[in-house]
Amino acid sequence: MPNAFLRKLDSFEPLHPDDRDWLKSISSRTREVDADIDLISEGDNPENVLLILAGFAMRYKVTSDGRRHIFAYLIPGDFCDLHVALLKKMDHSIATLSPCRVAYLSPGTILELTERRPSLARALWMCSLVDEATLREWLVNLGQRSAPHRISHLFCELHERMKAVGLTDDGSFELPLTQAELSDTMGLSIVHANRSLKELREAGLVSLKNERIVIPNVRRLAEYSDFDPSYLHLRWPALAHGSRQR
Amino acid sequence: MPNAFLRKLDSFEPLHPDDRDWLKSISSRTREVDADIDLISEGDNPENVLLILAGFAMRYKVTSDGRRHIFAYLIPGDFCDLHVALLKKMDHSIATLSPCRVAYLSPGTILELTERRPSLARALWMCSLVDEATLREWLVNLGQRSAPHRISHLFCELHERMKAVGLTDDGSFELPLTQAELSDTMGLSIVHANRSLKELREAGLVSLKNERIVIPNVRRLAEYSDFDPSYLHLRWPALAHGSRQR
DNA sequence: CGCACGATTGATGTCCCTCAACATGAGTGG
DNA sequence: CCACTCATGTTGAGGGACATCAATCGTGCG
Repeated sequence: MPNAFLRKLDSFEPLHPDDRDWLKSISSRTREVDADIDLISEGDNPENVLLILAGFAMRYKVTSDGRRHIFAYLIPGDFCDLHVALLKKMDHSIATLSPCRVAYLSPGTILELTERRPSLARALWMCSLVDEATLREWLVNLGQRSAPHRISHLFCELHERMKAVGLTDDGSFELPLTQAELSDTMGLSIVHANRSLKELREAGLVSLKNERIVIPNVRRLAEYSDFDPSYLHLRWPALAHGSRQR
Repeated sequence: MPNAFLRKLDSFEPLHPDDRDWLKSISSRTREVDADIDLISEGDNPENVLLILAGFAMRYKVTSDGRRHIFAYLIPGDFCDLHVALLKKMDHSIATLSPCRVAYLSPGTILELTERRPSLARALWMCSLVDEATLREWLVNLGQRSAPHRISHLFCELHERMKAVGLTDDGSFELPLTQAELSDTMGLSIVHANRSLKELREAGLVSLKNERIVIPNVRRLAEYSDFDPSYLHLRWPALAHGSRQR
């Protein structure tokens, strides 16, 4: 696989060949991790910066009454904790959802990067800006949309992001999520998530089977979801763009 | 006022005296802006980086069906769009909620800063990390908590942040929000936000009058809200810390 | 005064939750 | 090969949280 990470950075802005080479050279120390393993836990003071090379992971937090909330999905090419290098302590946890290949970068590598490769540093900063924009969009999603629209909006986003790293197959991609995870993401009960999925399925908008999602008509789903990919700041969004007004 | 911005950065990590002086020197170009004015609109390509020196502002977005969602409040010392300097287009809008004093920094200033003042640059990066952590916490808030708890959690956060910049008076501070704004923040209807406020008021937890909030017992409200300030990454949180388990 | 805006309250409906039962499929051990 | 378990998905019934519609009330302001 030609490195989803390179592909992702490239999809923001073309990378310098020098930077490409340098990036390839550093992805040395990698590890295979099983599904359902915490990569980083809340309260940790992480020593490495982690990069997902393959597989699916999530950021989450557990409230004091035991409710879990998932607020990000990490797909190949995503950093786990670029941002937290600066902070003393993780304020949330990260766990794998499927078996993953993970690169462990030393803080020194990141430091070197920020000092000697300004254009790359910009690209990385860009990554965290997009993460932030994504959080904002998720907030809108939770605050303003009904369950089925919420869920389908998530699917649109994941499709767009998976496509940017070359992991879609014509509206279909791996999605190793249980309905429990989906509901903890959407602030819904499992039961209601299930019923909403059923509604989407019966409307012919999405079907979900064997850890794989199929979207027969991506554009139709995007319209249904009021999905406008501009917050992802990709150079080539799969969708021209939604119908959001000013 | 001894510059809320300095105070904020200081509350993450003590500032270098040199950096303090430099910071004071740049807050030259400021402007007074009325309430309810868009500082930046979605789609803009902003030319300046804005810093709130006094007053209250918000980030928001409007969905295609006309629903507004607010996903951040900006208080003195907060950057509006540090982050978006890199992006081509704003993916959301920023508007004042009260009359504000705003500093306009040229992108050049920021560039100079990131190149010549690494420790300051770290402090600024820190600001965006905290913004991001705050978004995550808001997501948990919307996804997992009931209306009254949601609202009181917001109040706890604002109290903590206002305190960090010296704008609280013993559990009380300016809060120029209408119930409409509150409900657009919380993903609630105005009516329900009103009833939830009533509940909080009758429980003696908070009262809200004349654009000012009074929290008789901050610790009690924090317990009620399951509020743990650690996501704000302040050096001296007003609250020792909540009861969040691992 | 009369107007606009925000806050408040009542009545009614709906979205979503909880509890509970049952179905399905993968894995395990006999 | 079958009984068993466990995790996940699915469906029904009833209740609660929250939405919507509508009316009223206070207050600052031209």
